[in-house]
Amino acid sequence: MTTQAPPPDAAPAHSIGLARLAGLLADRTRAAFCLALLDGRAWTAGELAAYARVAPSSASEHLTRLTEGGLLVEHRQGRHRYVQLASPRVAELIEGLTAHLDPPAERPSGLRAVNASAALARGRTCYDHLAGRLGVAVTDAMTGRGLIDQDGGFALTGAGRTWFAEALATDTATLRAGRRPTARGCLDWTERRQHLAGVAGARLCAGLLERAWIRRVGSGRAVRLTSTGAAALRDLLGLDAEAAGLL
Amino acid sequence: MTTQAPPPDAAPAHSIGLARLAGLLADRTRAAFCLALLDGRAWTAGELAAYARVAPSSASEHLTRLTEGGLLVEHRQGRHRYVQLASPRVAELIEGLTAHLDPPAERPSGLRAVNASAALARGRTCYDHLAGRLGVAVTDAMTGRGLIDQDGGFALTGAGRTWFAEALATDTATLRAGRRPTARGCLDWTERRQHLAGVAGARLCAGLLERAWIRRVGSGRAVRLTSTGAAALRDLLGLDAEAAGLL
DNA sequence: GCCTTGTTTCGGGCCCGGCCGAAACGTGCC
DNA sequence: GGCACGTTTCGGCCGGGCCCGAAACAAGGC
Repeated sequence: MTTQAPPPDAAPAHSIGLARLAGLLADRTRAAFCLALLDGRAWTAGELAAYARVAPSSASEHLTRLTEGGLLVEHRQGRHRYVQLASPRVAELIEGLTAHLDPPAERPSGLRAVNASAALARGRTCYDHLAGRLGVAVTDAMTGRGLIDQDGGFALTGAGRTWFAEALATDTATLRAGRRPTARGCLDWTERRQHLAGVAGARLCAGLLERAWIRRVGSGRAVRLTSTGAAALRDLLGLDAEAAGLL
Repeated sequence: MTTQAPPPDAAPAHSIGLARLAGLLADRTRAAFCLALLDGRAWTAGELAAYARVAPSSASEHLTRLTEGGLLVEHRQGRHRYVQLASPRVAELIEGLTAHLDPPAERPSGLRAVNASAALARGRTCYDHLAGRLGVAVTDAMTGRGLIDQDGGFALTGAGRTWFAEALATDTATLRAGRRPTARGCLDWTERRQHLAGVAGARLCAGLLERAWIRRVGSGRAVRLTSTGAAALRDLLGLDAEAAGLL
């Protein structure tokens, strides 16, 4: 007899599920796939293979595992196999894990790499919302204006809801659609600060793209604030884009 | 040339870290250890070995991997090796993963198992805060009284902060200690609903235990509401413990 | 001192799962 | 039809990791 009380069916069925889920991400190549797919777009199998530098055959097998595991959904079109993250929940799952990686240490080498990573640090999308200095600066500005409460947790305030209605012409009723939280903090791995995620974060990002206040740069996930966007953010949030290093 | 822009150092160093972190949980035995340790207490190596039904030697190796990976901390005392989760952050990490497991399906067999799992479903601790029907009911009552905002995210309101000061004699200044969020929603895997976690959740649980409003039952993580506790919750939150099936 | 008990280290066996290349399949283009 | 290209399946190789048992270490208890 031990001092502990081991339940009759000691190892719970739960542990098997947890191990299997973790196992999906417990491989360098699959992890790279998921991180790449965090940009929210659909990639083809070949693109992912090239990105992770593995043979197409290897990539194919990994993708079937990830889709069967429920992390990815696929969509065949012609001779292409497009895959993307199955849902915002999956994106949150992966974000949540990466937030627990100790050091943001990572020093790029080579001029193109430096430029690319500087652009990413300035602003980028994180699945369907904004991240990087841009995402954090907007979140901070909204917090400063009382639109977001970061003091007692992370939530959109009443004022924040009306701001969405007025500034972005959002139907506020749809801000709480389904089970997905209206607002959520997402830890930024370059800034180590929270930025706005959840339904509101997605709306904000979509709204800015729609109005061409931000624009995707290159083919990746980096985004750049446009000059009209900078003016709009100064107007709506009192955000000084230049001082925040967003230009 | 592909249509995608693969960065020169294609597979980011990040993916290695993610894979390694996930790998720590990608084993049935280690997953079982972590789930057991979610009760927040320190277990000895032997207890965990018996719990997961593996040889002590296997358990030992798993524990060194988990501690070296930063998920566990150990504390040697005499000939015992006590381990526990390294921090609330780790508990959140594991909770976050388990929240993504599809079905809560799990049907216990045997009378003792049924009793045990019924007690767990009624009320239990989840690392350092309350979960089960008890945790969800308290959270709902607090939400109904405007102490918690679950509408725009998950946050403790101003009224909630004063409630902590008055009802639990908490120093509200310490409610935002360090980087840990004041309030956080934690998805309950029996109820599939959010309950209060974060610093406030820990304070609440500690406060109730201190006042003997709840009491640990058995040696596990199950807790039971006492009769004075039921009266107190009716007083402070208007919560009808009997109607909520907490007795 | 000896014995018990909790833990660790080591060796060995086994199997899973990663990778690749070659070949087959399907689709779209010409 | 024929060709090119993206993808998948299969076989084979190989390394890593999970398990155990036996033996070696502590740390108490006597």
